[in-house]
Amino acid sequence: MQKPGQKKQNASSQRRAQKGKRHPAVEKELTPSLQTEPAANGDRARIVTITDVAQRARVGESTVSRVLRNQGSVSQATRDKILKAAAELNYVPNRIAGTLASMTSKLIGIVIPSVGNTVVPEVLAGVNMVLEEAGFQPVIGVSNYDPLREEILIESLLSWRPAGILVAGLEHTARARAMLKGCGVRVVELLDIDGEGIDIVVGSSQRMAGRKSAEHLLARGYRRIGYVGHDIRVDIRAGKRLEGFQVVMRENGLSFVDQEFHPSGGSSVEGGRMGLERLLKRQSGLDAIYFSNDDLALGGYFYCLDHDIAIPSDLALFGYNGLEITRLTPQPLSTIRTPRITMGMAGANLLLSGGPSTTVDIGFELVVGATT
Amino acid sequence: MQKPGQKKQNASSQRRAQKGKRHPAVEKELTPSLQTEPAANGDRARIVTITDVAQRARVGESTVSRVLRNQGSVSQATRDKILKAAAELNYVPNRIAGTLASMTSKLIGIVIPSVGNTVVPEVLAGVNMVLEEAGFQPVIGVSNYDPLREEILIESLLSWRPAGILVAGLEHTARARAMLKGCGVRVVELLDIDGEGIDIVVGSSQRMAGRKSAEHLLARGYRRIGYVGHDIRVDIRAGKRLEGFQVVMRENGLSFVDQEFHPSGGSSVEGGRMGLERLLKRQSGLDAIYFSNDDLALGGYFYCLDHDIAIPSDLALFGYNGLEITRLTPQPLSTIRTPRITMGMAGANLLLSGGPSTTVDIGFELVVGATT
DNA sequence: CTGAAAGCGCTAACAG
DNA sequence: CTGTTAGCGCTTTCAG
Repeated sequence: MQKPGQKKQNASSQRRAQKGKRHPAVEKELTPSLQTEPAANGDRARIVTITDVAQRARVGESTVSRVLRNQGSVSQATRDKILKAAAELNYVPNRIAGTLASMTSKLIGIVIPSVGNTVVPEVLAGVNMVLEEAGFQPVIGVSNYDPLREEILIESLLSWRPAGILVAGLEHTARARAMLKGCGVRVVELLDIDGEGIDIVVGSSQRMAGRKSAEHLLARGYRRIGYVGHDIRVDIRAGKRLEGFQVVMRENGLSFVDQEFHPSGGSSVEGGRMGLERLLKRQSGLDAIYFSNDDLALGGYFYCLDHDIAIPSDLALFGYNGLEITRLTPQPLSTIRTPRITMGMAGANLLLSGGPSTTVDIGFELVVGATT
Repeated sequence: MQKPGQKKQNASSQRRAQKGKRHPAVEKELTPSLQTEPAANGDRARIVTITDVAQRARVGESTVSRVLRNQGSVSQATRDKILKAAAELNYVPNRIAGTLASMTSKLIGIVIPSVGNTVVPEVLAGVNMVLEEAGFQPVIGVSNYDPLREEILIESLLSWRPAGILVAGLEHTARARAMLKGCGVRVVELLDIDGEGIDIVVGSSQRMAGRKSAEHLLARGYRRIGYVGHDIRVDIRAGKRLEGFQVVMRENGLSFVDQEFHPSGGSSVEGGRMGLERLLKRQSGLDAIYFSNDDLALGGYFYCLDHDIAIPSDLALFGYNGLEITRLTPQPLSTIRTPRITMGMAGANLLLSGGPSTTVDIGFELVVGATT
């Protein structure tokens, strides 16, 4: 005796009667005896589906879908009716279902090496601006500079069938590269351009940064130069910068007086501070230090302030990144500034643009501070 | 004449013949005439599904599913066969489909206010450790401290049907609160505990932090205290700290000599530097400054270094957060350190634990540096 | 231990 | 402009 489409009937039971009988246990809804699952918070509210909205508005599901996605033409009256019903029911679309049905995802996978200093967050901020604008949502994994971890993350992210994926750097395991190549979605490699990319590459030349740093120091007359860095086997890009720096040194018949590699882990600022201390205890007569990045350089700078080492007359300092803070210290640090926000935005834009594979050299700027 | 299940047949066409005929256009695969969609990178490789694996291994789909999820009992022989087939086919499971079918997600929504200084990344690192361990993936949105933006993000994240959601702070729009309450998943509010939570709250008391800061400065004999902060209407937690600080001042018959609110936007370090400069130009005789956080305090510290203001004899400085860098400056900053990694981990753990709603005061530690 | 079949909630033809 | 219908790829009964 159930007239179909009658008015105030319980949407839930109606729907169940009409469709699935797969979870017969759900019938126990009103006699909660053996509810194993902890009821979490609040009531065990059944989730509102597009079918519920369609029934409430007395229209077809596809019409609801059209209205909700603002696509296809629907009469204003119908539209209003549907919107009203959706609002009353407090409907939240299920994008999982939508993605599966349309086979087009609004998810973007992102693998970052760490959340250490501010450079990664800044790049992410740039990426996110663009993604958000276009209605995409980032799914993030942190590799901790571990290629195997990165590989696993890539696989994991790919299983969400993202519309694209962003990774850091150009060095990946063979399997990771293969997966990125074969996954059928756009991939962007950020930060570095020294090497062979997979699809889209946006970054700046690490080797060139190293070169320019060396040229700057040499041009200023520094000759007895030391290096303070962290583990370059872990941070490959720092290694490339070091390489570029050394090439120029060699071209000028020079080499580092001494080098200090701080084991990774712990604060980089502290690493720079301790690294410089150790270096200075070992070597005298150094006139400049090249740091693997600004964090380390900042640590070195603080050490100098602390020990009345005059900068740059006693010792010159040079970093990498151009972190905001390095231009606010009493003496702004000499460093190389990379446009991180811009880089993130460019990467995301290219990812979404659908253009051909490219490599974009986003460049850098050598900032002459007061420490050289 | 097609024997079903023959050996080296093209999996793609076989499958298509057997199932869907919804996208007839796909038949044009071999005659790419009007392919509108840009072919992106590489070949238009058809995506391998569980059906392909099942056919290759000559077993049912459900058995493949069991093996891949390591659930239910399957004979070793069958298991091997399936694993081999999956590897050969380079199968990557489609978690979108899996999530829809099982109605249980491995996604966790996270709304962060910004990626500004390092505190958010550190909390995220803690959260991520726990999530990763348990096979969950974070989906992230950035609200830029805008409640409306947060509301939209929450809705958007909820549409991915996450297993849980983490947000910053306790202040949300009414609709955001309603959505979080009614969405049926666990929600964690991080950072602050001063207020009414929705489900799980993990953080430390901002007001108490302000109180303790004031008590510390007063105990050290400072009386002519100024405040340098950013926009407290935007950063509600900073506002609560200020409030707590002022209560203690009032209890002691005091009040700020002067306050300087730096408009948000731009670097906080710079804000602190400029804010202090302006304050000192306006007021003389100040003996201590309370900063809204360490970034600002660091800027103030640099200003003092730059202008030969002796710390703490001429002026004392106090911050908030206990950023790593503040203990590495020549004079470590006096501040309040919050256990951010721990907080993130605790939040994520509670989210996944399935326990009852709670509020966890993660506490803080007043660090007496050399600036007070 | 294994397979067949029925959906998860939504989108996309295709008719009306 | 609108409704019907057939899946998207996977998981989950429910029988063997």
